[in-house]
Amino acid sequence: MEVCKKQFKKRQAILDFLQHTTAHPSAEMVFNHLKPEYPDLSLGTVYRNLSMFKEQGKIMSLGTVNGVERFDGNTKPHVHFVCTGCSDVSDLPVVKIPAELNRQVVTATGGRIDTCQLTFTGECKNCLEKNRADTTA
Amino acid sequence: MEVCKKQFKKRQAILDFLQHTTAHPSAEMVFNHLKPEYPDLSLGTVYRNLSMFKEQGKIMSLGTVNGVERFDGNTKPHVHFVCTGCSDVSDLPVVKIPAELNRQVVTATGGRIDTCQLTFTGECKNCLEKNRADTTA
DNA sequence: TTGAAAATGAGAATAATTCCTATTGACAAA
DNA sequence: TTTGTCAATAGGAATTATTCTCATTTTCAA
Repeated sequence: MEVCKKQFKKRQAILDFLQHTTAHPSAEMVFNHLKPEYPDLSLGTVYRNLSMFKEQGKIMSLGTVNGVERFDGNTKPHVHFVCTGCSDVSDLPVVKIPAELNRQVVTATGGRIDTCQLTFTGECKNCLEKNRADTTA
Repeated sequence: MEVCKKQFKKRQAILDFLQHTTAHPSAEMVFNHLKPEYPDLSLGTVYRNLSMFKEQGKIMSLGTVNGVERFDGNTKPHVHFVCTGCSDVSDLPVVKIPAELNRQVVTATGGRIDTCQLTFTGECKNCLEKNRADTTA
C-alpha cells in the first residue's frame, strides 16, 4: 500500500531536505517542511535523526540562533551570515576561509580539527530597511 | 557593615570576572565562581546581567557548547577552539581573521555586521591522549 | 509466515533559560 | 536620623527546546 511504502523513507527525507535547502533549518523547520508529505511524522524522529546525521558527519550544526539549533547539509567549511533580526541564516559563497588558518590551528593546539565555522552576525538588508521604515513612520 | 557593602556590586563583579578570565564561562560557571564571595547571589541575577551586558555589547556570546551558552568578555573579533570532549573553549591568539573578509561580507550582504566569529571545533590534545589511553587499556 | 532488528510515534521527562513578585540596598531629601 | 523612591536582587515558578522511554510498526531475511 502506498502509505506504507513511505514509512521508512523518513530518515532519508530528512537528510535529502537538508542537503538540498539553503535555509539552514532548525528541527522544527524540518518537521514543518516534511509534515505535509509525511503526515504521521513526529518531531522526536526529526531530532533523533538530525542528531544521528550530525554524529555521522553527514550534516553539521551551526549552533543556536535565538535559542534554537540550526543545521546545514553542506559540511564543507563555508561562511555564514546570521541576521539577529529575522533569525535568517545565509551562505556567503563569495567569502572564503583561508586554508592556511587550519594548519595554524593544528600546530597551535596540538589537537584534532573536525570543523571550522566563520560566522558574521548582524542585521540583513531587509531588517535594516524595515527598521528604518518603522522609526520614520 | 561589610556584607551590605558588597550587595550592589554583583552586577559589576559579573562583568569583571568575564573581562579577566579566559575561561569563556557559562552562566552557571560565572555563578559558581562568584558564589563564595557573594553567598546570596542567585542564578537568575547572573542570567539577567549577562543578557544585559550582551545587549550593551560589553560581552559577547560564543553560542552554545553541548547545549549551554558560553560568554566572552573580549568583544574584539578573535579565534576560538572548542573541544567537543571536555567542552573547553580556548582563544587562539596566534590565528588572525583577515580584515578584508569583513569588507567582502558588507558588500555581499548589504547589511550591517556587528560581530564575526571564527571557531574551530575538534578534540584538544588532552582529550586525544585520554581517549588513546582508554582504548589501549 | 515468522522472528529479530531497526525505525518510529506519542508523550513524558529533563535541563537551560526566562519570567514574576516580594524584598532589599542605595541614595537623596526632609 | 528617618523617609521615600527606585534600581537591583533572590527565589522559585514557568517556559521551551531537546532528549528519553517504550510500545508499536515496518523491514527483511530465513
